[in-house]
Amino acid sequence: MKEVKLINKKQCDEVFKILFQTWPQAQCELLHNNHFQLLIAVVLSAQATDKSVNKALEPLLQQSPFFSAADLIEMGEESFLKVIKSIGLAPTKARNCFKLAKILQEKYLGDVPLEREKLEELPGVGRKTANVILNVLCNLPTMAVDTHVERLSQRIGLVLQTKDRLKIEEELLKRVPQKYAVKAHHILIFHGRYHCVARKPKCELCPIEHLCLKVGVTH
DNA sequence: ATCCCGAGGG
DNA sequence: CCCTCTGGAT
Repeated sequence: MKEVKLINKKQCDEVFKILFQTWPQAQCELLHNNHFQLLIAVVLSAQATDKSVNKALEPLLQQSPFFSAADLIEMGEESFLKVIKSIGLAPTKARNCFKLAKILQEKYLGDVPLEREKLEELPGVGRKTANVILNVLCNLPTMAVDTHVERLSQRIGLVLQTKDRLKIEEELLKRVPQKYAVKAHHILIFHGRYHCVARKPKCELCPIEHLCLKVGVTH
C-alpha cells in the first residue's frame, strides 16, 4: 500500500508564508538587459547553473550591453559557441540560440513574443523556459517546474509523487496562495538553490522543517 | 527512453 | 571519483 505523502492546504499556506519571509529577495538571477538576452540566458541555463551562464555571458554583455537577435546573427553560430563553450550542452544550445535569433528577426522584428504558443515554437524553448519568460517579463503567475521545483515539491509534500512535470505544475498552481502566485517560482528556486539542496539538505537550519515531510530525504 | 555534455561541489 | 545544475528534442 502506497502511503500518501502530502501536507494539507493550511500547512501549504504556512510553507509559502515562511519561505517568502526567508527569501524576500527571490528573483531571476540571470544577467540580462533586454528581453532577447533573458531568453538566450534561460535557454542556456538548461541543466546548467545560472552562475555558469552568467560567467559565460558577462564578457559579451559587457562589451555589447544591447546585444540583440541581429547581433547574434551577425556574430555567427561558431563565434557564439566559443562564448558559451564553458556551459554544458554548448553545441546544441548554440545551434538553438542561433536558429532562434533568425526566427525572431524574420517573424517578430527581433522582438521576443510574449505568448506561450509562440515561445514554445522556438528551438530550445519548452514549457519550463516559456514559463520563466512569462513570469519574469510579464509578471504572470506561471510555475516553471525545473529540477529545484520538482525536488522541493516532492520533498516538502506540496504535490503527490509523480515525475510528470506538467502535473506538478498544475497541482502547485492550485495550492500556492494567491498572494504568492507570481513570486512562488523564485521562492522555491532560492530555497532549493541555497538551502534545500539536492544531496545534503540543511534540515537542521530549515525554517519549514516542522512542516516538511522530507520525502526521500535520508541522512 | 535516450541523447545532448562542462564546471563546480563534496 | 560521483552527483548536480532553473531541459529540450528525437
